[in-house]
Amino acid sequence: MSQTFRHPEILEIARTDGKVTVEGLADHFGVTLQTIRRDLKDLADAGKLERVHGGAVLPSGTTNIGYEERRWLNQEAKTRMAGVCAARIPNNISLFLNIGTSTEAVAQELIQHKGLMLVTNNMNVANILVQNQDCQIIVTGGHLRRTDGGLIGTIAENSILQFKFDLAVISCSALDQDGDMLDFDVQEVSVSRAIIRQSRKVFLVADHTKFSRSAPAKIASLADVDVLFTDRKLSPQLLAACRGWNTEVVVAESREGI
Amino acid sequence: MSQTFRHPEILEIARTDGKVTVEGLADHFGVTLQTIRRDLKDLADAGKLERVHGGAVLPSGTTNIGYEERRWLNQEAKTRMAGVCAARIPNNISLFLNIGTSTEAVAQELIQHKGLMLVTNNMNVANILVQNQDCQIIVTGGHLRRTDGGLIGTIAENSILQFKFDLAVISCSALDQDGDMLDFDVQEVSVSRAIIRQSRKVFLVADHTKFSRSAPAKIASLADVDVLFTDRKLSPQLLAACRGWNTEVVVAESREGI
DNA sequence: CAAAAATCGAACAAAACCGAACAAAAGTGC
DNA sequence: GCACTTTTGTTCGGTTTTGTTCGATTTTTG
Repeated sequence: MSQTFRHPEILEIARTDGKVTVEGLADHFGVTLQTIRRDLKDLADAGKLERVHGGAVLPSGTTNIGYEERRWLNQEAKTRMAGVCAARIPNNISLFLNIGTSTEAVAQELIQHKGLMLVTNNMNVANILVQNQDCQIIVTGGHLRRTDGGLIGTIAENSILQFKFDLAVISCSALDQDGDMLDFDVQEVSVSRAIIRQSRKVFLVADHTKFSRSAPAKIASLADVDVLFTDRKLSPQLLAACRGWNTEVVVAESREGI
Repeated sequence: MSQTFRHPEILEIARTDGKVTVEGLADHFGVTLQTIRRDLKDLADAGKLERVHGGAVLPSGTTNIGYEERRWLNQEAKTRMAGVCAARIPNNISLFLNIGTSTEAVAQELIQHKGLMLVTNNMNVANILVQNQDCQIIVTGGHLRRTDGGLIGTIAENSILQFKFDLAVISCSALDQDGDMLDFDVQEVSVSRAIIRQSRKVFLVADHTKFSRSAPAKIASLADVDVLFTDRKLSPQLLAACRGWNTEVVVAESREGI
């Protein structure tokens, strides 16, 4: 019966009931009031709950999160990568986040960041970071792709060219053994290239499933990326290549029992 | 400035009922009248409610009315107007929908339309019409305004200037007796002007509450509008003026018992 | 217009709740 | 099994919230 056990369940209860009480939770888990207080403090510090006298409630402005949150449930790998990546993103910078569920996971982890000037061509990212009050959000224009909420095409590309970013966090559909980033949609490729061109620093977030896939259009090479965040060890030859390109590789490994 | 379980729920009740009473809340929560008074004082100090004798109401200073609250205000009338308006929108055209709860209601009624090429600077409209598979959606860029999902600023304005629309459906914050369309936000005004300039035909959707409000910035005159959709009869002088401007007025009257 | 009723806010005591500190228990790695 | 870290339980002083009373103010009623 450890902390990590209770936290997800507390959030679950908070989401269904809208609130939780210290006493109710202590009774439910069979632990002391003080233990629950510690749990709630942790969750409040992480921004997941808002502490009130006698318990906690969902953070204000968080009513429709249930669905979006569920989207990340059981996606430990992505959340873990996103967490590590977000920890490397400083406050008070101009930041681009592009299309992809991995970047959306990063957005989720950026809710507590301060002073971000965020530009995105991903409607979901914009919707997620609306929760972060201290974050200016700019949406690029573009054709809306229904499947993933991405904004693409020349409209998107042109509006990106009007900016210069301190950092871009991007993802891709596939990543081959030569270290090339690939995508399915040619329209998205030119958008991604524009992003890389306009950014002083580039983070790529790609979980291991990308390595076993292929896609027709080449975006760029890992040589153009500053840091690669992934969830499993790279093959020795790719790792060596990254070293040659001066591309840092960060592996967010899964812990044992998970 | 404390935080309690009751605050979110009080706001919830206030939003659905439009008002709350001290006694009703005390009964609902099983606490003393004085406790509720303290709660209402806190919420009033925070600007969330407006205190009145015996209870509290939603702040009617117009600017303070939150988006979510406004969304459900006068909803029946809005849906009715939207239905009448949507019936006048043909299939297979290029269409612009701007910011505003009324235009969102129109978007809701356009889900069955065919062959639309929709451009919008309203994230909510885009999210709604994702349901319409036979509709190409283009989102203008811009600064995201958290309060209502609007995209504004020069980025939005410039991207609008790249299009030409068969029809624009717009709304405004207020409408005075001279037939001038007004808005609170100057940034939004220039966007609205750009829309009117780029459109072959303009529909304005404005319920009767707009007539009893005022706002600082002038968008344009009803003379620039082709059809005005509203929910109550206009004053005789304004109606006469509209006739002079060749502006058609469509009143979606409420049925009896409402 | 004035009296009656209801509502309000201030003050104070009681109750509930909080966090800190330290000890006990449960895991962890060797 | 043994040192070590992490988590939980217990106690206690301090803080926040709540209930109660009471005089002042507002609204309603006659």
